Amino acid sequence: MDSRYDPTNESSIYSLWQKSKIFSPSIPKHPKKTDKPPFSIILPLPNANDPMHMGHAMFVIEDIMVRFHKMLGHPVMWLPGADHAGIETQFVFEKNLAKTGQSRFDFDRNTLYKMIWDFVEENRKLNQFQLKQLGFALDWSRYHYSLEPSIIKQVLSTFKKLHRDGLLYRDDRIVNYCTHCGTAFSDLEIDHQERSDFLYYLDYGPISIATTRPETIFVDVAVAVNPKDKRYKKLVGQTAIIPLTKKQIPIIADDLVEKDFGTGALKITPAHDTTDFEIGQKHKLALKSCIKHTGQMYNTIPEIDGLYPKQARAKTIELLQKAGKLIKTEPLTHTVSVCYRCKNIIEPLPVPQWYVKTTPLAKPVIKSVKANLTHIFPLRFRKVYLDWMENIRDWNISRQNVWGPRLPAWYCLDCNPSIQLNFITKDKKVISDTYTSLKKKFDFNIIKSGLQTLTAPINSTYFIDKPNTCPKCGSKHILQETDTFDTWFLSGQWPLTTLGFNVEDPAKSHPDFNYFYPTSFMDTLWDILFFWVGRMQMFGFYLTGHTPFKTIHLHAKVTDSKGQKMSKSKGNVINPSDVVEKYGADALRFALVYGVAPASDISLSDKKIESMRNFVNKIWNASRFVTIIIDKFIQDNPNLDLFTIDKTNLKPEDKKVLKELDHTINSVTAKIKKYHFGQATEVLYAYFWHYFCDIYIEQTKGRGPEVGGVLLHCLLTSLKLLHPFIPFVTESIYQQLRIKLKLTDDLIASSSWPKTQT
RNA sequence: GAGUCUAUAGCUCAGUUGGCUAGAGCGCUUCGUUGACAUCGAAGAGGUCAGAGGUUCGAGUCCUCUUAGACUCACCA
Repeated sequence: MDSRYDPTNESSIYSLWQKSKIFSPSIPKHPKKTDKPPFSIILPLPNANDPMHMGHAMFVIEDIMVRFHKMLGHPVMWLPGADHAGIETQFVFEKNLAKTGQSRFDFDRNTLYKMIWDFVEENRKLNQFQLKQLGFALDWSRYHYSLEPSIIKQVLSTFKKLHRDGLLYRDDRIVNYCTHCGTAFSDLEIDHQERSDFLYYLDYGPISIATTRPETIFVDVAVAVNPKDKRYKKLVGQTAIIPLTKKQIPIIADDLVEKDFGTGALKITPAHDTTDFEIGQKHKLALKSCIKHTGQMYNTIPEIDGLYPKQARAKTIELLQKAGKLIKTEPLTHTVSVCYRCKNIIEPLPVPQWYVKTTPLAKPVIKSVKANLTHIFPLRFRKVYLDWMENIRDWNISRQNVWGPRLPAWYCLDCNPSIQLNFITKDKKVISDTYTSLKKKFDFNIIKSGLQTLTAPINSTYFIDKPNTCPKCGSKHILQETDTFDTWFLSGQWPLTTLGFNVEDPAKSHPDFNYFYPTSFMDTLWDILFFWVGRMQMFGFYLTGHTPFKTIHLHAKVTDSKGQKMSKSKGNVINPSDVVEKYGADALRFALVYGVAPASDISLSDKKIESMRNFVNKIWNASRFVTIIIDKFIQDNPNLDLFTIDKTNLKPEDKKVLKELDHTINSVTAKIKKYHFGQATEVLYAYFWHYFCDIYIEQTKGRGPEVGGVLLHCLLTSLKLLHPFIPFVTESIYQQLRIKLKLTDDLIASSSWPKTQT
């Protein structure tokens, strides 16, 4: 053995595990009652386009659980995968595309889809390599990718089932629309930022209003006041006058208006504000937009049309000032919605979208969590989770991007001639108009092959199963919805689709599903608790009646040595692959767990990784010492029995080290079971280094062969206890001992978890 | 606006159901290298456990308030 542990052989250790197939269980044909139940985990699927970051290295917690349960004798299965990550991926792709001076509008959707597909395939393999590099005991025979046809098939079946069950609907309500990304977002995908803006007081004839968005006054449909506001009581029912256009609009009363804000009078612009939209619905006001999906203004006045909101605001204010209608301007700090992806301001726009009714889906989840049939750890997240589930809003599942499966809905253009179409001609011209106007100038096939997007008004008729000809009018001019699924609609079904659940006929589900579902454990960063974990549970109960996992375990984010979030702009990002190359995977793994409290931030630094690497090296050298000693004993005494400890012949220090070992076994086992991994590693670290090495080994120096048994026992037991945390070095040492001493277990990974002697 | 969390050694943090002289890693001081390891060993300095009050035989640990920070949720124009 070298005097240093060399982590560069880690990949050969990994292939030992893979060859042994201990992490790729086959399902017993005739299960016995005495069999231990399977322990299964679905890996939170990394984005296929993304190289790994430290967050992915946190899968180490799942790896610890898998390896621990394997050693306890359970069949274990940890299922890896990759997510196409709709918007995320398209965002990254478009950024690259922009470098070549192109944009998504230069391509029809089929071409664009193929380009993104190729882009993702290049990156997907890198991901798998990195997961292996960190030693994760994944079952690669069960790897899945979210765009596999069999997975998509089940996802579409779920869509159809939701439709059959009346849980699916289209609606025209105000959505969070990012004009930069060109798509709507769900409420969860919105960030809020505090901004310093201005509140403009405008003269609306008999009444004055205050607004932060003067550029939308052109599509105001009313002015609202609070019914309890004495100042304006007389004015309700009269008309206000929009400046610049001089259009007359009614003054109405509604509870939603705050008396104390601004002038107490609110201009109502249902198309561009959620509160206004609500008031508009109540009072049956018209919904007229002045911002296109591209972000440009229209339906205003010639000076403003075509501008973007920011410029439009400045121009409007200028015109208002000239007209003497701007009463005053005061600074205002308020929160605005921004796109979580590109950080541009979200425009609330009325766009037809597809929604899932979530209240009925949330009900069984709430029940299960409250009855503790789904455990949430740490407990404090339980309340947050329940709050969210209990106040859940309907889920907008449609996205206006290309990368992902399209919704399985088909429109007959002849039945719905007001459908808006965007397509690109062969000479690269983008055409945009309703079908009514387009059908006179263009052949249907040209539209179809160059199709970019279609927007179907809310009252359009559609078919959920693809018809060749329209059953109503016989037309062949049928197009599929161009909206794609929210990525989470697919990944929310991940535990079901990957295990082979059959939505249409559950009895025909794959045996994997029957054996491994519900899975045992789900660990993830708390930031996707609602995005992902919540949706998986809703789908799990909806489709199977059971939770997809018995335990939800949440960990925190990895920060730098100063407790700051890692980000590219700060330049404090530590790349897991770099760490592995420099210090070895075990050092990184231990650093991510050692001394970390459940769900508290994990502060990581080179210093910490280095000291963990030193620990790994200490283990290596202690093993080397024991090996040297034992070799010598065997040489002098070929019949030496190293595997039975003669308890009558022990010195006090031998008894002490064995007692401490038992103590460590109990403590580590208990702490892993309670998910206190940080403490488990501290106990191991302290025992192995500061007791076994610093004290006991020193005490044995100079003694004869009788200490061989105790030394070997303590070493082997420690290695086993350490294995779930640092699998490479422990397996590497074990393999050398196995050959030398003819140990019975082929791998430490498949050996039994230590038991106490007393 | 509502809610959650955090405040312990110079730095980053552990400290499960309250119980003996409050711990680790890094950093610092002094000494040490003849069966593994200098990626090492021994000894040591360093904390009014944010502040105030309370419960208790006993509180870093439970309760209340104050201060400072972090985060989540939310339709204030």
